[in-house]
Amino acid sequence: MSRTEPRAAGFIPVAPPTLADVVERAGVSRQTVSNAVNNPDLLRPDTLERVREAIDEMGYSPNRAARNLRTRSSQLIGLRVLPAQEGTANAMMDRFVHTLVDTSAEAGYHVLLFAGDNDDPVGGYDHLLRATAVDAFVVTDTYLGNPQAARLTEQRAPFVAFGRPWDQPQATHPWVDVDGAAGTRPATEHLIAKGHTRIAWIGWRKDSPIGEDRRAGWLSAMRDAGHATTGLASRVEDTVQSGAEAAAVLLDESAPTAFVCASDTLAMGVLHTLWIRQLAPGRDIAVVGFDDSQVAQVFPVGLTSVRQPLEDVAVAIVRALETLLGHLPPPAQGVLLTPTLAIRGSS
Amino acid sequence: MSRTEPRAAGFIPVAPPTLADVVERAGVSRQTVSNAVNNPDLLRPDTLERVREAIDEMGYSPNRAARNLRTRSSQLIGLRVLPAQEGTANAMMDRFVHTLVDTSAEAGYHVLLFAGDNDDPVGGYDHLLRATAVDAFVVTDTYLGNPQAARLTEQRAPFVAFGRPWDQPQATHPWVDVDGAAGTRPATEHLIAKGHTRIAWIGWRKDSPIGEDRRAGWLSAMRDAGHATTGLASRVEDTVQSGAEAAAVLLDESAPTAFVCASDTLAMGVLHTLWIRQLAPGRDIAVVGFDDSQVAQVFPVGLTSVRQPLEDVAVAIVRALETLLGHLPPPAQGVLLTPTLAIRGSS
DNA sequence: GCTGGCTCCTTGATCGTTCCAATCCACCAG
DNA sequence: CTGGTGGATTGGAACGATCAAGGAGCCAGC
Repeated sequence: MSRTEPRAAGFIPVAPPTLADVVERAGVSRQTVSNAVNNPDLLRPDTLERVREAIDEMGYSPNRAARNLRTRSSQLIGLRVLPAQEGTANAMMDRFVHTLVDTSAEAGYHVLLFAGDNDDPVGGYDHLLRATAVDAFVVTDTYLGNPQAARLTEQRAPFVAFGRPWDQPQATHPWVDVDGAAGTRPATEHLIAKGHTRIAWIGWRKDSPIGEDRRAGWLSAMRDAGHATTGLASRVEDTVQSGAEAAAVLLDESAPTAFVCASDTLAMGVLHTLWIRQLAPGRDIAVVGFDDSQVAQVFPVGLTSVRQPLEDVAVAIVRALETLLGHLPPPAQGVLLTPTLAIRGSS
Repeated sequence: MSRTEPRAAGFIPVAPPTLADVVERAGVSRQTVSNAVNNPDLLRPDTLERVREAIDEMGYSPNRAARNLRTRSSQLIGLRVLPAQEGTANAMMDRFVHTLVDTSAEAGYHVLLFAGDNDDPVGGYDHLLRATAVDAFVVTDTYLGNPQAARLTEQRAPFVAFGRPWDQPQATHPWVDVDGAAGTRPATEHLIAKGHTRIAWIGWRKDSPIGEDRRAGWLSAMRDAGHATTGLASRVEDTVQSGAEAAAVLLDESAPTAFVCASDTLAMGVLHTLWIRQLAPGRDIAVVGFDDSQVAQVFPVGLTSVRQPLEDVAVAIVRALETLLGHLPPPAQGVLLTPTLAIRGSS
């Protein structure tokens, strides 16, 4: 009832010109106007010119709903957003989303955000899919145990994951990921080159494959350099508090001169402990974080951090989506990108 | 050509059930199924039950494109995203977007992101509008001088602005904003209560109405307390570097014991200068930022910061959109919300 | 018994576009 | 002059839903 009464709301919607309007103005048929927009090659140059003029003069854009209905595609990519985390430094989704939007736009897609919560990982996907409201999904939260990937595969829904299917080696869906070990290894080597030998690791719980991946880079760099690692590794929750406590314990028991952390959040914890103990980051103790968050960038002396190539990730994801949706030849199954190291005052 | 060849891509899309399928199964007419979804009150309870069963069994969701075409509405809200800013602490859009997505979902809308750049402030809006790809816009970057608002009003496009129309007092569009002065005033009073009398202000250039608004809160609190302000205010660019330089100058020339800043980015600059001068934030010098960014939250001792009620802003915006789109009675023209103060170690 | 009004459900028309197959036209070889 | 050819253009049909009317069926009332 009330849904159909926009006039009551005080603003009068202006109906945009339709294809029929252009038809009348240009003096050609529907299909010709349609072709002028979608297959210009089919028209004779002078006809094309005439139609295009009419289109420009009237400011015509094809009605999305009508086009979507006919072509059975929405030119939309679904992205589920999780509740914002407070008290952490993980604002990297921001950077990712920006590039994703830009790149998708170039490929003719828009990004549709939908709500999701941790309790119901597959919620939202089904509905959008059955309503053909989106053409494909970008799945970003695969680290949670990843029921979405299996579910979406089962439903034959096109999607690309940001993150490897760690616990499902048989998975066949396309994915893009960042090589964590290839980030922490140069970070550790960077510290070794600065003369450090006792370099500690603060990472995540053992059941986090991403955490173990990042840890592996530290471990291999240390081993290759012939430095001991016993008593220098700690695995905790991803909070500032945990990082601070882990750093305190490590400093007391193993006297490291440098820390490599699985996240900027943990690194901030280390910096907190250094602050309390009157130790200067960069001079007394070196610290390296992971994610190159805004926190790392604006921290007084600057926090050296492993920077994920999120822009490249977004581009790779859109490429994969395009192949998946049939615009381009064969899809690559997995893409693994290498992070870089942003060196700042803390190391 | 290639657009219509999804089979070539290796995945076979499964066509979701349509209304016609449900019709067949439930043994009722199209309109009855439609009513079961949109106007359940019109059906007799037993009929409704039967139709609903069929819908559930088949997993039917109305095709979005078809519905959009017929109802001339997309149930989408457009939000333009700007290129991510590096080196600042302003990741507050994250929090805002999350709540916006959640609240919109409750109102039956999804959020569509589209790309935009600073050079072409109205780009993207026109196209989406004419294609009826979105029902309304949320305009967030009104501080840039705000040509969008005027343009959208002119085009009779429904939209709600996050931010007052500072430079267009005659504007009639609905908006939601946060009272900057009502944030910096208690922040300053908080410092005064702690015994500070020489409290400096570091804000933005004079041509930024938002900056002047926030400055006004500091100024009024200082005046009401009878404290001098001459030589205690500085106006600079919104970068860490500028904040650091301004703090250095102020410390040398006016010896303030506390700083109130127009942003967390500037506050981080102050902290940088304190670091260099071996001054302890919170003990030697108090610092208050603005935005309650993740940076403020994870900074070692914690940065006291004015927190914008972004969740409330998002909710208010969705409310305004609903009234605008005719679901509810008369729209409120402007809504002004009051920020809170997140007190941490730096003050 | 017929009418009027109510509830509940059904049928034709429509939204604006693209797909499909047919038609038109100019040109050329036989 | 006829028939074939291929490029350019056209009209009918369809995508899947909602809108706007148009029937059944039932009960009360004169």
